[in-house]
Amino acid sequence: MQAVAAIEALSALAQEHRLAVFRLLVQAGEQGMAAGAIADALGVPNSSLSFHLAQLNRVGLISQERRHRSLIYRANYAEMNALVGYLMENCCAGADCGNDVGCEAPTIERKSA
Amino acid sequence: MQAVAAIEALSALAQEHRLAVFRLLVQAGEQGMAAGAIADALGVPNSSLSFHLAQLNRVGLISQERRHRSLIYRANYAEMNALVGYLMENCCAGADCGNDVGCEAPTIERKSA
DNA sequence: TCCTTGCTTCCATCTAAGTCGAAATGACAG
DNA sequence: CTGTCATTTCGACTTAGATGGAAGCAAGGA
Repeated sequence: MQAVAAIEALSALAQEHRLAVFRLLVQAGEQGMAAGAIADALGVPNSSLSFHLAQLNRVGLISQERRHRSLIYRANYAEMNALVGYLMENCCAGADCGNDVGCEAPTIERKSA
Repeated sequence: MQAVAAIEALSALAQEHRLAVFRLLVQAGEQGMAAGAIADALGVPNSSLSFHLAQLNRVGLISQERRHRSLIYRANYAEMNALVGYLMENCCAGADCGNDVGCEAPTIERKSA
């Protein structure tokens, strides 16, 4: 993943409706959802939703497939993983920070319980 | 994490300089970096950088601490984890998708090698 | 107290993104 | 070939975010 791709992906997610769409598709899983069903679930006008779906698709966070008259959209988990990986690259300069993604700093954190 | 918080965090990261700042602080780890050092490393004017640091700080992705004359900034890994968790919430409707964050769809993906 | 250093706030300007109705496109049934 | 349904594209409008120089504020050294 490169910087511009990451910015585009983050920009795509940084919007109320697109974030809702992405999360909906994440939860829908492999089966995906048709554009109309998404618009229905979210209460967004078709033209607006189409605009947002196009953006998410352009940056690779979701994918599109025609099925009869409907367009089925699916979340692209690989792209999401790449994005998170980019954000956490060289976490703590490669120090121990054992966690998978978190790289929690050990000494600053002070658990009250 | 709630929707508005996620959108604010994503918006904060969806900008060239702020993304660079955050990644720099992720790599700097617990030791953090002073504002001046960040500006120096990224070649961004002080006033612009201060604007961006304030945004990242406001949404909780980084934290601030005064140390003598300098302000030390640190990445907030917990907030980042919360954001990723929110994005992947109820991944695949809770189906197997064994991966921690990834939730890779098994049938669509086709590894060429 | 006065000065220097480090960082932030203010301001005006410029550019980009979101919204939604109406019309166009693509796919299929009869 | 024609009608209908699902979705996208177009267009005009409105609002928000980024930029950087100059001035202001806080913290320490002399």
